[in-house]
Amino acid sequence: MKPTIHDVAKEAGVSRGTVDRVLNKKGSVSSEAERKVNEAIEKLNYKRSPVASALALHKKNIKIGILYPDVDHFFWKEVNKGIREAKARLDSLGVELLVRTTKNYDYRSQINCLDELQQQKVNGIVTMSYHYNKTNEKISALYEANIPVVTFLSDAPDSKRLAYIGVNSHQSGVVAAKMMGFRTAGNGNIVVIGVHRDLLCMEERLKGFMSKIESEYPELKILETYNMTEYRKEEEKFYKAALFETVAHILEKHPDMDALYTTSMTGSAAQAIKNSNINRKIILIGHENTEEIRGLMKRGYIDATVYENQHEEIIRAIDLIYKYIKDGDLEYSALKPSPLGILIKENIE
Amino acid sequence: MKPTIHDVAKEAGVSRGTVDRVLNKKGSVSSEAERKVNEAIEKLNYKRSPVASALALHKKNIKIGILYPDVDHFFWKEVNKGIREAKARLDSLGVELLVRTTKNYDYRSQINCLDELQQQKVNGIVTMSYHYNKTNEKISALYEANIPVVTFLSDAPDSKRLAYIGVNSHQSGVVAAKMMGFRTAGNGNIVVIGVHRDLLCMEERLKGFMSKIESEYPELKILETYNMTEYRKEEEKFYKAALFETVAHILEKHPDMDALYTTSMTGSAAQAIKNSNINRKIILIGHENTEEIRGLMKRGYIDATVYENQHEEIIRAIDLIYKYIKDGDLEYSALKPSPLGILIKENIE
DNA sequence: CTGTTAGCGCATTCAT
DNA sequence: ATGAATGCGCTAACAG
Repeated sequence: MKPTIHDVAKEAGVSRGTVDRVLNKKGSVSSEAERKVNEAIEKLNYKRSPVASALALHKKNIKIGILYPDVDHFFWKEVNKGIREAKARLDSLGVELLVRTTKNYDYRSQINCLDELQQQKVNGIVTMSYHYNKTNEKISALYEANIPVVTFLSDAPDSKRLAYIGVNSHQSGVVAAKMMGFRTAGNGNIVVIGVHRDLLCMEERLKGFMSKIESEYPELKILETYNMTEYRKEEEKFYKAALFETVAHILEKHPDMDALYTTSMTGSAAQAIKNSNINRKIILIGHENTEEIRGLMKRGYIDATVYENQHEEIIRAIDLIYKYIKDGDLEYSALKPSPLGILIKENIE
Repeated sequence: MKPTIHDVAKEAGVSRGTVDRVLNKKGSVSSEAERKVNEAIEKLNYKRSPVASALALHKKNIKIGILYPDVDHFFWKEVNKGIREAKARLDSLGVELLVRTTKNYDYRSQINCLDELQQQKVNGIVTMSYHYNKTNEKISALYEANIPVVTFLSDAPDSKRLAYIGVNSHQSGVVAAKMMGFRTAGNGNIVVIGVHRDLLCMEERLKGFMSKIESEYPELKILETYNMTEYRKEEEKFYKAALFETVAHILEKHPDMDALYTTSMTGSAAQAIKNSNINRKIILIGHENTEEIRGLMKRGYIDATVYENQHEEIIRAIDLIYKYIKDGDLEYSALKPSPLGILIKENIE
C-alpha cells in the first residue's frame, strides 16, 4: 500500500502537522524533527498524493489570468477550446480562470489588460508577448510583484517571464524552407511575405526560412520579400483586406513566380490566390494548422504548413503555472520546446 | 461557487446518498426522486468533481493489466516511459497497474498472458493485437467476462475490444508514399520491405503505401517487395540479423535502386545500409520516431519517417480504460485516430 | 427505497 | 514548536 502522510508521521514519531510543515517548507520545525521526518520520507519512499492535495487546497481560491489577442477566428478558436477544457478541469479544483482578450496585437492594449489582471490579484498569468521588446518591462514588473507570467506561442526571453511554452520559432522557418525545397525540387522563384514581424516568433520564422533557403537551395531564388508588420494593430478584417491586396499585387508583379511563403495568415493568402483566378499553379507554403487551412489544403490551395499545436500548448501553459502556484516549483520536463508539426494534405486528421 | 452534491441534494429535497445513487446509476431510487434529482442537477448545472471522486474511490483498488511485446529496445522504451508516468499518476488514485511483456510477437504468448491477467482479476486491459485475426476470440471472451480491452498501436477491429487508440494505419502508409514522392521528385526505382505483415497495422501501412505510389507516382517503379513476416516470432537479435541480411541482399541484387521503403524497423534498415559501405545514396523512408531513428536521421541515413506518438498513445489508452472502469462510460472524444507525424532531419526535437 | 455516517489524503486552523 | 481537529467533495457501507 502507498504510504500516506500518516505513515510518515508514525515512522518519524511526530504528528501529521509537523510532517506537513516539513513538506511545505513552512518553518517552525526543530531541526531534530525535520531530520526524522526526512528520514522517514526517504525510508518509506513517500510521495504526496496530488489528488488529495488538490482537494484540500480547494478553498484557497487560486486565480489565474489568461490574455490573448482574439483576432484570427480559426487559430484562436482552438486556443479558446483549450482554455475551456482547462477551465472545466480546474473548476473542480477551485481555481478561477480570468480570461481577457484584446482585439488586435497592440502591445499597449496588452499592457492595459495585464494591469487590470494585476488589480484583480491573480496569482499568475498566461499570455503571449505582443512585441519583441515592448512587453519585457511589464512582465518583469509582474514578476517582482510576485505574479509569475508564462508566455506561450511568442516569447519574451529578455523579460523575467517564468517560462515559455512553445516551439523553436527559428527552426519552424527552417522546416518550412525544407518543405519548400521538397515541393519545388529545389528549383524556382519564390516570393516571401513577412507578417507580424514585431512578434518575436514571426521574425524568427522569417529568419529561419531565409537562412535555410540561402544555405541549402541555391537554385531557389527569392524574388522579393514583403513586409506586413504595419497592419498589426488593425482589426482582423482590415488585416485580411491588406493581405488580399498584397497577394493580388504580388501575383501581378511577378508573373514568373512559382511559390509563395508566408509566415502567417496562410489561410487568407490561399483565399487570395484562389480569388485571383490565375490559371497557373502557385505553390503555397505557410504555417499553422487550423480548420480553414485544412479545408484549403484538401482542395489543393496550400501545399504544406509547419505548425505548433496551440491547443495543447495553452493547456500545458495553464497546467504549468497552476502547479507552480500550488507547489512552488517548476516542472522542468515541461520546458523543452514543443514539437514542430508538418501538415500536408495526406496527414490531415 | 461551484455546486456540490450537497447543493443538489438540498435543491432536490433528498439526501446526498440518493443523489449519488442517481449519478452513478446504482438503481434503488424511486422514479419520483430520480426526476427531482435530475431537475436539480440541470438547474444548478452540477458537474461532479473528478478529484473528490477519485479520492473517495481510493479504497476500491482498481487493477489494470498492460501487455506488450518488449522487443525493439528504442520503440518500446518510450512506451515503457509512458507506462511509468501513468503509473505514478494512478498510484495516487489507488490504481494498480499489472505490466506484462512478451519476448516476441507470438500471438500464443499474448493469449497466455491475457489468461494470466484474467486470473489476476484485472478490471481492464490495455494491449496491442499481435495478429490480424488470431486474437479476436480471446479479446471478445474477455469482454464477455466483463474485462474490457483497449487496443493500441495495432487494432483488432473484428473483436469486441472496447476501443482502439492509434493512428489510421493505411493513411500512415499513404503519407510515407507522399514523402517518398517529395524526396525523389516522383522519379526512380524503389524496393519495399514489408515487416510484421500479420500485424494489422503493418499490413495496412504497406497497402496504403503501395496504393498511393501506384495512383499518384507513375514514374516511381517498385522493383521488388520483400516480406519479413515469418521472422515475427523470433527474438529481436535474430530479427535484426535477418533484416541486415535482407538489406544486404537487396543492395546487391538491385544496383539500380534509388530508394528503400520499410514498414518498420527503420533504424535497423538504416544501420544495414550504413554498414554495407556502398558509395551511392539510397533514399530511406520508413516509420516511427525513436532515439535511434533520430540519431541516424541527423547523420543522413534516413530521409523521412511517418510516426505516431507511442508515448502519448499508451497514456491515453490507460486513462481511457481507467475512466471507463471508474465511470462506466467511454470518452468519445478520445476515440478519433491519433495524429500522424512526419519526421525529417529539420524538425527533430 | 432512503438517510446517515465514516473515511479517502492532505492542508489549515486553533490550541497547547 | 508541535499536536489535534476540521473539512475539501465524493462514495460505500450500514441502518432504517
